[in-house]
Amino acid sequence: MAAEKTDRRIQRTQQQLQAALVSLILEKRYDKITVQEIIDRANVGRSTFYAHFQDKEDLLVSGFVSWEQELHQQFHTHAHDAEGADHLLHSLTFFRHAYEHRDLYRAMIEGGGSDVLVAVGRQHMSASIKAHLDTILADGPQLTIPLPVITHFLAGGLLSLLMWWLNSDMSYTPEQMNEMFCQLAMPGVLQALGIHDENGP
Amino acid sequence: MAAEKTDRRIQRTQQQLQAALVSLILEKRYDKITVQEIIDRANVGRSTFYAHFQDKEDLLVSGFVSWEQELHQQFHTHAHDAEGADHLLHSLTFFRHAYEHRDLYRAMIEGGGSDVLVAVGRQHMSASIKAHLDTILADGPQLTIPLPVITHFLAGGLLSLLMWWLNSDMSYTPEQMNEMFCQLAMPGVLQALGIHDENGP
Amino acid sequence: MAAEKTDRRIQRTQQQLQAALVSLILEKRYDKITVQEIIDRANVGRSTFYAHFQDKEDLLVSGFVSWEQELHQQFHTHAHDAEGADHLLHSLTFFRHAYEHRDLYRAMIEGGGSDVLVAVGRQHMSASIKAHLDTILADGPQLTIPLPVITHFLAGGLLSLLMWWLNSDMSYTPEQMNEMFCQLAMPGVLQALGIHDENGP
Amino acid sequence: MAAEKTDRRIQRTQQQLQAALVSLILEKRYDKITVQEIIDRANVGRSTFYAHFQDKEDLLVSGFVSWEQELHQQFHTHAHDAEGADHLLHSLTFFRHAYEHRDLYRAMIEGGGSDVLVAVGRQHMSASIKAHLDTILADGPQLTIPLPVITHFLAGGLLSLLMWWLNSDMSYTPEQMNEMFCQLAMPGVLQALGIHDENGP
DNA sequence: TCCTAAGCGAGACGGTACGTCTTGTCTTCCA
DNA sequence: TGGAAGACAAGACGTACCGTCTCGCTTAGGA
Repeated sequence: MAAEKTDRRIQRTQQQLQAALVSLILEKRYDKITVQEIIDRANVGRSTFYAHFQDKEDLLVSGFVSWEQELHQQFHTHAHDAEGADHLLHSLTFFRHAYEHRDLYRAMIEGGGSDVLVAVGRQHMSASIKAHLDTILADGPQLTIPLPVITHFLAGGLLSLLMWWLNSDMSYTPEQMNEMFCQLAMPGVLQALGIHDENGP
Repeated sequence: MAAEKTDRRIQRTQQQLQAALVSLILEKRYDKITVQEIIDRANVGRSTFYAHFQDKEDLLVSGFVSWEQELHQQFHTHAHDAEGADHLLHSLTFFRHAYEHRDLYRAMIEGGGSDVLVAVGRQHMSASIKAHLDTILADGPQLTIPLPVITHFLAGGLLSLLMWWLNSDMSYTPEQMNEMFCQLAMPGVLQALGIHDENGP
Repeated sequence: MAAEKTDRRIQRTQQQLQAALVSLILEKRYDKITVQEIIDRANVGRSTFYAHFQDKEDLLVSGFVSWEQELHQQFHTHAHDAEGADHLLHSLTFFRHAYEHRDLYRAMIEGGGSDVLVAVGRQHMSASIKAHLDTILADGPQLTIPLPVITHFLAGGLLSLLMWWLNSDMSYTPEQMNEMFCQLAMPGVLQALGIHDENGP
Repeated sequence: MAAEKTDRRIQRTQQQLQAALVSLILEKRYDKITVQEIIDRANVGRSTFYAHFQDKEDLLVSGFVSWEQELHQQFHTHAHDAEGADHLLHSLTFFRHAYEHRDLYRAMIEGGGSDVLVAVGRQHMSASIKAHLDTILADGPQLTIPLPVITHFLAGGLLSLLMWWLNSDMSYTPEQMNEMFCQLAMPGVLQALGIHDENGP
């Protein structure tokens, strides 16, 4: 069909733009990157850029769909790696993903583009965590603390740890980070969920 | 003395600028506020603005020193209000302060100025938390988790909760929020610190 | 061709700017005219202005090319009007042109923009005068005075007379002014050129 | 008396400012010189500057009074040096004065301060020339050309020659310049004045 | 095979805000 | 009390981006 071919051209343009943005982010602060620089590197006309994206930020978040897909896929891939408390959160996936793409993550954090990233990340994490907890809590809703409070607490703690880790020299492995995160977070969460920690005293 | 009088004039100008910025933040998104608008409202010349502050953001953070002083003072004021686990963190102070100034906090969060605020806030919280833990841990350093990890985890969780609370309808009291935060955070933290929870099972 | 269309747009913008400047000069002192006022009147963006011209003065002199072309054309148009001594200088053209555009000339003189104008005018006059003398002197170079001295003397005297005339009530006609100028200037010049005045004593 | 001392102080301040301006003019373009630079070099407060002079230009022309006095004095000093036609104009004085202070003259011309200088100079010259002609013409007013026309023509020609000379390498002596100027200007002028050139053909 | 509409590059443009610069006024202190 | 010091309001400057636009070229699917 015509649409398919057309779509292919469009897709190619969009990918060029996304790639250009990523490569620029690795070079300089995100908030110092100009639309002009992006389209220059992508070999794309100015109007073409605005035909596809509202603005620079729109282009940025557009790249997150693949990011989310990749994360989501890793969730399922490593679904059975989860051991102990982590099966509640799949937090290891975040640490692993951040480790693999640490260059980009770091660049985003110190480049000022992290607001959007953090917002999206928080959103995603909260949803992901909530989804997990939902399945677990289907049977008994004996919550002493509202669910949103728990999810936001966890997302915030996780993100904060992630950012500290990325800003440090990353001397810990993703697994170590996750282990520490779970040690810190799980006791309180399990208690709030009314779940007896089977490894408890 | 000459210096004193001069200082007084300078201080007055700076305060006018800070006040103008705050009043503008309460009206519109921070990142849509113009230097021109600020100086118009403050009845100040353009060059005067740049004589005192590098840019809009500099003016913003300059306002945080009083903010920090106010927080610090509240720490000591309410030092003995702390009960139970909270004496570790003084987290209640944050919730209370946010509640009192919820208009400004909210405006900052949704106005795009929160990056700086959050960064500064995180810094401050980490330091504050670390200070508290330091005094506690003076005797026995039996940490299973590095201190920075703990403080960043706590600061992130606290900030995240704070932001969720401010974005919601704030149907909980500061005390309730703090109670929930402590329930979620303390078990893991106490365990990490090697402290036996006296209220534990 | 694409280039032609583009050129046309650019030309139009430049003409709008030049027209705006001229109309403003007729209203207020040149040196009190703001770039902002120019672009407002020309319905042009600030950056567009600076894309075409370095600054206000650049725009001003850019208008002189058409001014020079017009002058040059009048030289040839009235080439045969010249009678007597004037055929040496074509000075009548200057007086006539100034008379036709006396509003603009006057505005420029009292508006502070005359420096540039005078400089350009002097340049042009010197060149024009020199060109005429060159053709005449092709045969015999029996000069008692260097040519540049003669041309600058003439250009200065002519310009000075022009400005006095414009600043006065212009009760003389261009022809009268030119007649007086020639009476004052020619005797000395002819002598310096080693030319016997056929109308001599 | 106190007043005297005060007056002396005031004079001293004004002279400091004038000296500072002159020394700056010799270093950089007049129109790029800042009030700040002037008062810095003169070791004078900003308000003091504005207490004495309206603005930079006012300070500049204030320096011309001594300039005029000096010129005027030279007129009388060299009154009897004048030989031949020059006794009409005393133009030699201008060339000599310009030669003596060629550094400052040149700086003014290329520095953009020449407008004022030229305007003042033209004024002065016209007056000076007119004064001379007046005495000469007291007896017979048989003018074929109005006096202002003559004076402005002469002033313009003289100034123009002066500027060309200053901009060139000044390979001619003041006397040579004056000689050429008189050769060019006098024939026409004498004729206009109805004076028979005794050295004529 | 040709044709026609969409995608596209190129870049001019209007507009907004920036941070810098200079001016002339005003206030405060010192000698 | 006059002058030095310098903070200040005012506002123009030239720069940097933005998002919109107009213009032809290319190109691929439907005629």
